[in-house]
Amino acid sequence: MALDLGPLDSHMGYLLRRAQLAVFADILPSLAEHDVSPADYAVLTVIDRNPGAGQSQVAETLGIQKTNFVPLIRRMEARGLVLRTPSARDRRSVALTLTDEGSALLGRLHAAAQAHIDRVRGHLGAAQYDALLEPLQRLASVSRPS
Amino acid sequence: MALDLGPLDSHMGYLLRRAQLAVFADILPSLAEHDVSPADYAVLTVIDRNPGAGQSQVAETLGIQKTNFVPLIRRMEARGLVLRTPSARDRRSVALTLTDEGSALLGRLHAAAQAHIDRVRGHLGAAQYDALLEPLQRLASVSRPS
DNA sequence: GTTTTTGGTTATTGAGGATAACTATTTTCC
DNA sequence: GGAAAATAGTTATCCTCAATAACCAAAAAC
Repeated sequence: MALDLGPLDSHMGYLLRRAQLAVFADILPSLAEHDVSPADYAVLTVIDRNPGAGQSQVAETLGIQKTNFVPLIRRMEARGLVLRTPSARDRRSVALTLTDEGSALLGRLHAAAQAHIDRVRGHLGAAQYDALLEPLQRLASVSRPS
Repeated sequence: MALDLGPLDSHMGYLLRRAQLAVFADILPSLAEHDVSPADYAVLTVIDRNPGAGQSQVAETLGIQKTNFVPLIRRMEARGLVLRTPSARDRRSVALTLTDEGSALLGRLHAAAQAHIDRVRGHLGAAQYDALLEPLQRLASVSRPS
C-alpha cells in the first residue's frame, strides 16, 4: 500500500513534518475539548510565566506575527481568560496577564498536556525522548542568523 | 527580549514545530527558485521512485488527502512535469510518471536539497543529525493505530 | 524639535488542509 | 448473475494560518 519514499525517508525536513503532525494529532483532541488550539495553549503558558509582558513580546517569543496575534489575544480576552491592561509607563503597549479563569483553565490544559507527553514518552521510551529535546532546540536555530 | 517559555521549552510538540519551521525556512528559497513547494518536491520524489503508481497511492503515502491532491497534480501536469495516463487494467485510476522534464527538474531539486541537508547537518553535527532520524520516524507513528 | 522607531490595529490576501456530495468503475458476496 | 459495497478520482466549498500593506499614537533618538 505505502510506496517507496526514496530519499525522503531520511530527509530531516520531511521527518520533522510527519512527526510534528503526528504529535499534534495526539494532543489536539484534548485541547479541543477546552476549545483551545496549540497556539492558544502556548500563549497562555507564556503569559503565565511572564505576567505583564506586552503583546508584541509574547507574539515574538512564540514566532507569531503581531498582526496575526491581535485576533487571537482578543478572542482570549473576550473569553475572560486574559486581561489586557494599558501599560502605565508606555501608553502604547498593553500588559497581558491571566485572569483567575485563565489560570484555572491553564491548569487543566497542563494536566491534559502531561497525559499527552506521557503517551509520547511511552511510545518512544523515556531515554530516547529526553535525548531528542536538545537537538530539536538546536535545529530551531538553523537558518536564523545566530 | 525573549520571554520565558516555561514548560514549552521541553515540550516535544512545540520543539518539533519550531524545528520544522526553521528547517523548512532553510530549504524553502531553494525550492521556490524552481517554483516548487515542499509538497511538490515530495510528490515528484515519490513518483520517481514508484513510476506508474496511482494518484491516491501517492497522495496517501505522503499524507495528502486525495481531494487536495487533485489541483496539485494537475498543476504539475500542466507544467509538463508529470504524465497522467489512464490505467489499462483499472479504468478508474490514472498512472503517474515523470516526464523527462520532470526528471530533469527533480535532479536539480535533489541537488538543492543536498546542499540544504549539508547545512543542517553542519549546524547539528553529523552524528547528532543521524541519531535523530530513527526516533523521528518512530514519532511519526504516535497516535496512529500501530 | 524633527525624525525614526516601536506597540498595536485594520483590512486583505493566499496557501493548506478538511468536508460533503457526486460519477464511474471495480470488487464482494449471496 | 446481480445487488450492494468499496475504490479512484473529481468538484465545490469552507476554515484556519500566515503574510503584506498601510495606518495611528506614543516613545526614543539625534
